[in-house]
Amino acid sequence: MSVEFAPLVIETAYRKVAGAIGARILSRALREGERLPSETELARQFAVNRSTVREALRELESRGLVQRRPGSKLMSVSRPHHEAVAEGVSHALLLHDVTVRDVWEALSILEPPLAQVAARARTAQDLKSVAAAAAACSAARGDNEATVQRVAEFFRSLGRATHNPVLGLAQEPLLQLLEPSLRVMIDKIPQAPARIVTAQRRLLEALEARDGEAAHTWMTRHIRDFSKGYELAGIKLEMRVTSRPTPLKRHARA
Amino acid sequence: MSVEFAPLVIETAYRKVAGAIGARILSRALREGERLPSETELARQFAVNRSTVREALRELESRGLVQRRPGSKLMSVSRPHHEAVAEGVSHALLLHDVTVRDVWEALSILEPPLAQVAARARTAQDLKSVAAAAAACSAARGDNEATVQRVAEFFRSLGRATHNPVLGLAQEPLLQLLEPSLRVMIDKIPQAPARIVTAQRRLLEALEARDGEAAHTWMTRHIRDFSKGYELAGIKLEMRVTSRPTPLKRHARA
DNA sequence: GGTTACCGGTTTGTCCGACAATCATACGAT
DNA sequence: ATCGTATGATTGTCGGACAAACCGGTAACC
Repeated sequence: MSVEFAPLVIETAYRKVAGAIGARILSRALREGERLPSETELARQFAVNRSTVREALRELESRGLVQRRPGSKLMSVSRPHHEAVAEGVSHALLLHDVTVRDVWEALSILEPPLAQVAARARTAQDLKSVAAAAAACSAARGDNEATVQRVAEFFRSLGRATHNPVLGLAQEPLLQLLEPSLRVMIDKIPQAPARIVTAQRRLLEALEARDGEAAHTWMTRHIRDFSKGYELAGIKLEMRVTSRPTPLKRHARA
Repeated sequence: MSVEFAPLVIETAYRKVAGAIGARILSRALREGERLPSETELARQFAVNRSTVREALRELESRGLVQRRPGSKLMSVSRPHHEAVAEGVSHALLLHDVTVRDVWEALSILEPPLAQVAARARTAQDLKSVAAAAAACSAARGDNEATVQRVAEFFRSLGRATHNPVLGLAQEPLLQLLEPSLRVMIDKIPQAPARIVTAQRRLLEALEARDGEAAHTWMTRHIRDFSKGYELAGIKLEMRVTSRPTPLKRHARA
């Protein structure tokens, strides 16, 4: 018999409550959009104090499992939004001293096959959406800040066109981490936006033709261009990615 | 002038507190391991009630930005652990109706280049770690549950060998989502473990020789094998990934 | 001297009760 | 039908309370 004892885990009440509600959501016993009982009612059911319930709700809220629908008081079950989840990933990576090279390397691995899949799987609707994103990016010429945003939006539309949530979500943190260095690059290199727009046009054509190979090829060049851009802009690849000054918008909606 | 008004965002106090502390952590004003003031002290500084501070802490805690070091009461700043972050991603994907095909497709995109990078970037220490993981997997023959765990561990060790946190973290949710279907496959197909062990040996050899091409090739076959395994095991690719019955271990440590 | 026991101060987890502001809804007035 | 109002439910925040656990130090004991 072992003399060693396993360190015993003491689960606090608010954690148990969060776990109980979370499990119901993940098992789909509580479906999306369904409204949770009031805090007082939950407190009654779990036989704990309302403060305890509230702490549990904060945890679920930050995991994106529950949400308050705008203009409503009761919490309702929600599927975590991509950007919110990705923000958590981005923050984690930031704190893990990710370098520009790391992000670029991941992009160069992920994006070409992603474009390839998108070319194969895209619907007519997707094509329109990607075209719109490309047009918006092209129209933002001159406004560097807008350009940065719309470059990311173009990638996102491509991600949606794959119809694979895994790919879309895998890409999102990369886009968030790319943003700061992309901003610097676009600020310093006047011809960068033109090159980006060109690449987007090629990619769009490949998508239109459902030509996966072409999409892969052009995306590869597109991403390689970024690394050239870094060089020209004097961005050291070994530099740590910095947190973007743009604060997180929460509770935002259209 | 626009007649439209933007929906005004009302930021609650606990959110502001969480934001303030979180920003300090992300900006590295608070460094890893540093201990936060007590709840009472924080309440004094922010001039809010302790309950409010606690709700804020629950949010930061669930984002992995603060943590209680075992045997200590005060919260200390921490970098979110990979597995915890990935768990959030997995849950999000689960709720977004991810199919086995989606996960497999992402694996087939990510893993071969990841193996390639690992072959190039691995250190002697990494090699030992990967070899150990492969040996452990091989030694688990017969115990299907252990095999599943160790297959994932092998991939993780490979991810660490890339020395790119982005890749390691990108892969983690895939491994978590792969687990249930892998378990079924290994249970149903007796020869699966042998094939996996073989692939791992080839990959290990490629890593040893620093042969990126070979690593890429073998990983491609390895992943393709999974899809064959699904077919043999009668796992429909369009099936939704199910949440694993194994509950999340929290607060665990060695 | 090293181990053990005890003690006071801190901090957390949880509870109770309270109140203003907001939301939902129904009802009545115009 | 639109608007204003009364009413009840719910949240956000507050104040205070207390047991349990932890921390550091001091006294007791072998």
